[in-house]
Amino acid sequence: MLKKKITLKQIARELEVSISTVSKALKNSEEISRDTKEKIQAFAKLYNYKPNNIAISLKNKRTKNIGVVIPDIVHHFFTTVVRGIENFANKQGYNVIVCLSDESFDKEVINMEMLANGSIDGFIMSLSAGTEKKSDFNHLLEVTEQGIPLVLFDRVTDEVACDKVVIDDVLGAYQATVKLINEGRKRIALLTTEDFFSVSRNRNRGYEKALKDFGIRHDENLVLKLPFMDIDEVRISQFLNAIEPDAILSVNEIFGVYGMRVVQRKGLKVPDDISIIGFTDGLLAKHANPSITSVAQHGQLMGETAAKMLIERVENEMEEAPFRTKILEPTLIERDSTIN
Amino acid sequence: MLKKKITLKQIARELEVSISTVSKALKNSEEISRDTKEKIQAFAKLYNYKPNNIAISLKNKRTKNIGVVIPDIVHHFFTTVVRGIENFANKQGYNVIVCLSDESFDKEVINMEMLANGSIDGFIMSLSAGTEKKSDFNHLLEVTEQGIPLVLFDRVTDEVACDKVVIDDVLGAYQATVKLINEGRKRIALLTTEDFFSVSRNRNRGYEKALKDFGIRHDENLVLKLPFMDIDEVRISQFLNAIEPDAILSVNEIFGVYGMRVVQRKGLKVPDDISIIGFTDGLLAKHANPSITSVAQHGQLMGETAAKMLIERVENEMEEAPFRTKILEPTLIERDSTIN
DNA sequence: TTGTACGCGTTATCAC
DNA sequence: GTGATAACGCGTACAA
Repeated sequence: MLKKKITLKQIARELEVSISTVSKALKNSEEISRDTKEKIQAFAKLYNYKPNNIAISLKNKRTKNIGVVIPDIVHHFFTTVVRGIENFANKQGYNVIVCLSDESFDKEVINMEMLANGSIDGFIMSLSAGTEKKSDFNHLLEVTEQGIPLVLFDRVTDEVACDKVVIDDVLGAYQATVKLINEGRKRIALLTTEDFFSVSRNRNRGYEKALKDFGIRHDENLVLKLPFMDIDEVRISQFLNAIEPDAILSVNEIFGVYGMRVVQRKGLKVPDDISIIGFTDGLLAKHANPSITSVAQHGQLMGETAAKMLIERVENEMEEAPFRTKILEPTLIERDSTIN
Repeated sequence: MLKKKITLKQIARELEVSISTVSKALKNSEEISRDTKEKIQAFAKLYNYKPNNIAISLKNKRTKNIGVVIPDIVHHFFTTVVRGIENFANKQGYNVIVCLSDESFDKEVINMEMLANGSIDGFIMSLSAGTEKKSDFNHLLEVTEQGIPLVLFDRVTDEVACDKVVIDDVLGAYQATVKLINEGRKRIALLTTEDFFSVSRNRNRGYEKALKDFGIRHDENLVLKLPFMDIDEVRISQFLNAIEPDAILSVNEIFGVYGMRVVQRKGLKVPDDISIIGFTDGLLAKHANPSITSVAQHGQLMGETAAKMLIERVENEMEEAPFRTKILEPTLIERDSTIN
């Protein structure tokens, strides 16, 4: 009962015409007579003929596939970006091949090499922690040197010339910090990660800038730099107990949630006694109790933008055009962990 | 400065040998002399030759791509499944093309058609809400009739003969309900969705079976069937206020979280006054306050299992082999929303 | 109006 | 040992 896909050749044989006649007839070419066209088209429809994507890719040197390499997919932010990419790309007839680097430099390299051998027309990616730490971008350079378009988002680097999409992390942290300062907070703790992350560096800068602009001394003791993504509740707890802040700014969602839990256990009221703001407007912040004021990174928009930039490059052969960096504006979503 | 990928033909021309000699040399064929092999291999290495995936796909009629069609990716469960698929598939040298049906029947059909024209070796998918509601599976049947392997997971249907991976939803709900009964709960509310979801139907059955087995009358008033995924806080609130349950079982994570919030607002203590268990062991359950006891669906394992089943079919031409349905055991993760 | 021939990049078979 | 040829499926310039 197996109805394998039919090919041009088979149609040609059945109908006793040449392959090219079939090909032309199916494209409704003027060259072919009404009769033959109708006959061929009817037959093709009957057998549900569809051109083979692979053959077309080989011929056109275009796969209509986009390679997306991200550190992790069990992560709300990346997930929304993927959705944005998928959304836009699909409308343009592109498929999305997702590869996970798992925050590992090696996996990132392997994945890119797999895809770079003809499987995709271009890359959209966000650097793995391993890559940022190692600061080795040769795999990216190789790809761009081969003429494969590349768009970096969120976790980017200056060392690779390509299109980029980021949010203004400095501004996001600045606005969040200002919000806390305007509430009258003086001891604003910063929960952040080690410095090798470009985004954390920028968020730290925004925090410092706000303090400076408002004449608040920047106290290094109020800053906790945690090892990457490792939720060390004990350290957060000790830190917060030691410094007794009246506000917490967290560079991600999870540190913020844990921070809030720690201070709540101490009996502090949020936001009466202490305010909390976190980056990444995800589910946790939204559904925490109280819900947490967050800096939205607009992942979906970022994904759509990246896909748009990439497809433009792919389709317009704009190898000459200068590289662009789109900077998206963060938005402070005010919820119940700060005072309105 | 563009270093385009080099092809066999170009190497052949440079080295003034034939294409087939190059091909054989690079495969270390015994036919070729040491000298030529070394020369060719050195040259290929220098220019970083890698075979073109598309050409190989065309020749082998194998793409080494797996198509994954899921309703939504901003959803912890699906996300973990994708990770599991990716994980296993990558190790076997497969790439994963992710398409989102967005819970829509039409998009599901379009996506499958796109991929079915040669882009992938097989499908892994979970039915969209639209498809379950419409109960139209022709697009799946077409694919299987073409001989393209298909593995369904989680949201499956009996109407399509193919490999499947599910968790034992009946058992999961049964165990959760028993847990609540053993705590002494009598009025166990069930927050569920409309019946067209296969998983919800099964979970409802498990709930009813437990009640029956333990001699508790099944009171329809304790069951709230909410329209699909639509978080109607007001309805949940009215419902819970009206029936005053001493326990809540929710078929997903989000209803559970909202349910907990509602009863907490009423001043009830969780788990002293009321216990809560939800399906899907996601971030929300884990980080809620108190953390919510959950039925883990083992998404990652499900993804790995599905990928394994699919790749077996693809590689072993086991068109004859009977279809299998793997049933995974759910696990009750006990947390602080129930009494230990 | 229809068909032939070639090319996309690779591999496998067979001839020399 | 090496190379020519055909094949995978399609599209198209060119020939008939």
